[in-house]
Amino acid sequence: MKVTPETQRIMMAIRAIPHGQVCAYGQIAARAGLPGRARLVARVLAESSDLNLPWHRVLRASGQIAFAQDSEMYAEQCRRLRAEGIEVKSGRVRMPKTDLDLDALLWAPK
DNA sequence: CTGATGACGGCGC
DNA sequence: TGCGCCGCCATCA
Repeated sequence: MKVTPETQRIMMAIRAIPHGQVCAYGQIAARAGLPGRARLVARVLAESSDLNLPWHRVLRASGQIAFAQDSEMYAEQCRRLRAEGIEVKSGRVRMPKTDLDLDALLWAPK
């Protein structure tokens, strides 16, 4: 895929998602300094497919898994999430009302 | 240049 | 809470 400084920051943001935590496309974009580029995040994931990215920790803002429930990718993402102790209820996970937990971890106050 | 598309979001009802 | 509609952005035919 085409690696621009933007896609770099996006991948960095995704790699920063802690084990057992999830994050929305939009949040990733925002954290990468690209507000409104949620769709760009989606493309980066789609095109980097087999990189060492925790792609399964990225979902829609609604907490819904982004794939069709009958797709293989959906099943795979489900497995991986549950493997990290995340409960997946009818295609969606409980998204934190605020992402302060994540911010706290990322901001790593010293 | 124009219109369609998609691992998306937000607002209204 | 759930849906639908519309807005956004980057590509592509």
